[in-house]
Parts: sequence; C-alpha cells; structure tokens
Amino acid sequence: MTQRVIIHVDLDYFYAQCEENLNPSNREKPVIVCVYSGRTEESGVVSTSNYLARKYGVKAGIPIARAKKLLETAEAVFLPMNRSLYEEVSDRIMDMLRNCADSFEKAGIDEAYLEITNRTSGSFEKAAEIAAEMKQQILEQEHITCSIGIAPNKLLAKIASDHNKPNGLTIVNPGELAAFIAGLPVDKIPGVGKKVEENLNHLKVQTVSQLRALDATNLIETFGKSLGPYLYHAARGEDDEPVREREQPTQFSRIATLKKNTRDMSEMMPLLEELTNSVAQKLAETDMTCKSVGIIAILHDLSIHSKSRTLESPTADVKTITKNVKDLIEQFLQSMPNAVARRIGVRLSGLSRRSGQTDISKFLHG
DNA sequence: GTATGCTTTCGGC
DNA sequence: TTACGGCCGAAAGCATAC
Repeated sequence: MTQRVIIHVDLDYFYAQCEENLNPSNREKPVIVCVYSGRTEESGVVSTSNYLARKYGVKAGIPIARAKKLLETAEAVFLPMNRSLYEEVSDRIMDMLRNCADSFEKAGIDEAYLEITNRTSGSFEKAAEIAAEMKQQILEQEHITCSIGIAPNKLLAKIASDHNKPNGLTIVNPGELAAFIAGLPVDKIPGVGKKVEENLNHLKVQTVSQLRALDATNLIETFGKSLGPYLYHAARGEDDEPVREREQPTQFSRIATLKKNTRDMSEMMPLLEELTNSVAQKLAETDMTCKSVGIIAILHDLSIHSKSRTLESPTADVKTITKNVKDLIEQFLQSMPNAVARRIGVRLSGLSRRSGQTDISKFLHG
C-alpha cells in the first residue's frame, strides 16, 4: 500500500466572499449573508459573514437581530442569500479543481477533496506546488481565496485546511502526523460537534491525545458501532476513506417558515403547495423520480418532527406528491394534538434517474 | 441471528 | 436578556423475511 496524497480545499467565507466580489466596496465593511425567514423584518439567521464581521462575534447560525446588535456601532452590510450566484461560482471552481486531480470529490458548495497521489508520485513537495498553483488559479479566475490542507488521508487533509484560515496552506507530512493532531482539541475532528464533545468531556477528554488513551471497547460502548470506531481511528490520524465523485443526490427538500405559528390545515396548505411545486420542479429538472414522500415540521418550541411514506411506485407527478404531502400533514396533526407549527417542509427521497433506466417489461418478457 | 429496507433523527455547512 | 434557516447525507432505530 503506497502512501496517498490528499488535498482538501475550503473556499474562505464563501458566500460573503462572493458578495464582496459582486460589490468590491464591501470588502472594507462587515458583510453578513442572511437567511431571512420573512416572518418579521429581521427574523432569520446568519448564513456566513466575512472576517471583519467575525471580529464582532458575528458568525454562522446566530439570529440576524443579534448580529445587528453586535454590529450597531459598525457600518455593516446585511445581504440576503443569493444561492444561484454562489452555485455558479462554485461550479466553475469545482470544474477547475476536478482537472487538477486523479480523483475528485465535491464535499459541499465550498469544499472538495482531491487525490493527487499519481500525479505527484507520492511527493508532498510536489503536492505543495500543485496546491499553490490551484490557489493562484482560483484567485485569478474567480477572485476567491481558499484554505488548503495536504495530508495522507481525507480526515487529516480536512483538519489541515481548517488549521490556517483564511488563505492558508497547511501540510501534514506522514512523519509529522502524530505531532500535528496530538495537541488539538477534540472538536477539531470532523464529526465532533457540541454533543459528542460534551460526551467526551464527561470522560475527561479534551484533546486528541487524551482521546487516544481511550480503548476501542469503551468508545464503541459510548458512541456506537459507527462513531466509536471512527473516533478510535481519528485519534490516531487514521482514515482510509477513498476520494470519489459523489453519486446522484439521495434526497431533495424544501422547507420554509410560516407567517405565523399554526396547526390549521388551511393556513398551511398554500405554503405546502408552493414547497411541493418547487421540489417537484427540481425533480423534473434533474429527470428524477422519487419513491418516498415526506414532510418536516418544526414546532413553536423549535423541536423537529418528520413523517414519510414509501409509494407503490416511483413518481415525479406533482398531484401524487401533493396528495401524499397533504395526507402526511393530516396524519401528523392527528398524531400530535398539541403541535403548533412554526416551519414546514417537504422531502422527496428514494431518488432515481429516469434516463438510462431500462424498462422493467424487458426483464419480464425480454 | 443476519440481511434488508423503511422511517426518523442527528448534525454539518 | 432574548432573539432562530434551508438545505444535505448519514446513522440510528425499527420491522420484516429468511
């Protein structure tokens, strides 16, 4: 088994950087890209912000109203999301990166993994040169900075890209691997968020080297048969996940906030129809069918609930989807007599592509 | 018990 | 002092068939 060379590319504060490029005068100001829910003038959350805004404590996920408070002394720019713009920029960058790799994996709108083992013959020095060229190309063609990690696997490449931001380049040579991760806080491990971190803290684990001291059995008992082994290996910098193009999407969903909280069918249906039409249109655009239809409800207390059902046969028909959505909402309201919805959504899953799919009758009667 | 498939929840970005 | 989105993929949880 030859040593792999993996790169993780993370586009810096991506949505906000796209907005800076659209309007360069914003580069000197805090820029906050917002998801407005439409309920009141400023209800909603921050999607992302530039580094100037972050100096004020304004970061992804906080309410817009709170961001405005934090920035009331600054001349800040609050902008609504323009997702199609970000997708276009992302698509162009991803196409550039794909051409730089032996194998390529888009891991989100603003990040990607590249395996470059073959084209570097395993040399990390050569990898650093390629990374520098990629950074330059992305900057010249799209005026976007990024942070890059180079490592022997995806796990370490991702941790490395996060190590020096923005506009950073971090190399973790195989020989430096142990020293690199040992002192890191456990929440630097992808998959270790608030909840897992709390659990680890109860076990007196705050750093990766402390995590490494736990035995596999203990980890599996505490975190289950998926996360347990993952943590055991992550503590040692081990990961053999391949870099591969992601398959077709597995689900499409649309969710939105109601003008006011309700459990009244007639107040929910217009929004549900809109969401259903939108997600069904996505299905049509991508020439897919769905086998499963589901609804999502976020209640007044922000608790999340969902219901779904599998259809007799795959469909892309709006009427069929709408009928099932309506049934599921009624079923949900009946099952939770005290539920008052704040946000509602529609989810289609069990997706498959229509074209290229052989007619089943050929198998039956071939 | 194991394999498989479906529903619901979790958590990253 | 609080404040609160819209997506996605994966895992957990559960049921059923063998």
